[in-house]
Amino acid sequence: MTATDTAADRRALPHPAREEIRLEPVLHALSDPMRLRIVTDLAEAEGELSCSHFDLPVAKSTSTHHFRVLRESGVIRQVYRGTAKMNGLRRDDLDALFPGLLDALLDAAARQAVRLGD
Amino acid sequence: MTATDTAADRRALPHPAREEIRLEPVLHALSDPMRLRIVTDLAEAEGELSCSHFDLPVAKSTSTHHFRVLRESGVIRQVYRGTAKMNGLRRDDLDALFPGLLDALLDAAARQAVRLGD
DNA sequence: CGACTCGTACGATAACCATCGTAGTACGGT
DNA sequence: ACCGTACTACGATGGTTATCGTACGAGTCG
Repeated sequence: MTATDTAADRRALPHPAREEIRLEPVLHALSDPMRLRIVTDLAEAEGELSCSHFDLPVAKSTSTHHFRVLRESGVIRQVYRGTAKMNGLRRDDLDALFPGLLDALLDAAARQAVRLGD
Repeated sequence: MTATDTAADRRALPHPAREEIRLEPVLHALSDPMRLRIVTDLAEAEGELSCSHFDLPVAKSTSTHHFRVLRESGVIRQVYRGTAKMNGLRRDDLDALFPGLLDALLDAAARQAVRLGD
């Protein structure tokens, strides 16, 4: 370890590189209501949110699972900051790979929420 | 049955109405490589294609299963025409519900195919 | 009618997945 | 050193799914 290493670096989480992101896993990740909600919240926040910010109606261990699916598919980026784990949308990578897709998906999710009266 | 009934009418298949189509099942349907391929082929054809037109590397019964998932999620419309079953993208319905989504998805699939050298 | 093509239905199977509870680790503050 | 918070790892479980093979039904053409 070098002098620039931080505690957070040593706990780094595996992410797919931009060019490793594939469409099918991304769609699969977003096809779960819980995960789609995480992503829409994240898009609305326009920044990083801690896992505990989300009040999901599932057990904590299930929540961990959903965040991992999103990370491993390349939809979000996760970093440790102290005890918190921060989550951010990989907007730049997704927009570069699939232009317009993320916006269309977020718009679709928002329209559906309106349609269903939420 | 009335005088306007045809043989095809009597073998009608259940489809979700436009307003019953939900985003999550659509994304789930498209998250399978086999089904995504069916949809991109269908979009390229700009019309209806019979099931047998697709030369999928799976058993016939598996193929039937994938077409049903696409139909029940609202992505495609299926009608019988004689012995053949024709498949068409529900472009109008999807565009009305989720503007830009289908195009973004098809573009994403095409870009990924190029990226992977297919 | 008989043969053929196209697609379905059904049962089986193996893999996957969402969920949980429990036990544990890492960090920050007292 | 100790406690509390935040999150994870693991094992279990029940539900869903992708796949197959075989047997069948519906339509077309000879």
